[in-house]
Amino acid sequence: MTRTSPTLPGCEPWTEADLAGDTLEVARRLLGACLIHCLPEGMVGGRIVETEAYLAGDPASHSFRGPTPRNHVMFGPAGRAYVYVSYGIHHCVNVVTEGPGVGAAVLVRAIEPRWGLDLMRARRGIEDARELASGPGKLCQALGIDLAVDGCDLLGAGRLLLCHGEPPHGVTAAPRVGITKATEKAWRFAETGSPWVSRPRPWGER
DNA sequence: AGGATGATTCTCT
DNA sequence: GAGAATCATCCTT
Repeated sequence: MTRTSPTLPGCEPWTEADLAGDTLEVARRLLGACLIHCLPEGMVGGRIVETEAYLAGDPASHSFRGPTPRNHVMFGPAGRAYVYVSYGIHHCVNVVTEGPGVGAAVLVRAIEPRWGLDLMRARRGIEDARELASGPGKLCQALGIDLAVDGCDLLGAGRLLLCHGEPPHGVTAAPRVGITKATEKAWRFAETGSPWVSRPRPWGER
């Protein structure tokens, strides 16, 4: 396979097969993985510490009512980025899972900043490292992710790269944030105790 | 064509 | 904890 993005030392890219399976399981396994955006200014990215699963047939998922111009990437092959605009101003990024024709993905809600901290600070207009990427909109702003990378390959062929990292020491599951349907499903996953997770923290602390 | 709706964030109290 | 900001997107109340 040819890669246009640099491979990180000790970081092996995820494969389509890694992501083609059950979305709930993939959402858990993505904790600890690294998401990197390779830009002309430099490399920006970090380690995923919080995810949410959005399944096929899930009333809370954008895919629920079938493909539209906005969500069609969700129905494509696993391993691409589904990016959408939230509240008109923010962007959110998902890892598409399962197979073509199935509308499923994992929302990346927070990362532990690892590379390009100063670029992230400049983009966010804030200094505190804990505020750089502790939320789906924040991390997209920090990483410079917008609709230009909607549908972008995450497995090595594009500017975005998803690679394996250090697994979490523990995982906390909780109801998803900000949705109004299927609120009883505990499909939000976070590395237990991580200070890089968005609020409200699923283990109670503020 | 127009109204309703957010997979959010920030700034207050 | 609550409310505002703000607009892309979707569906038609």
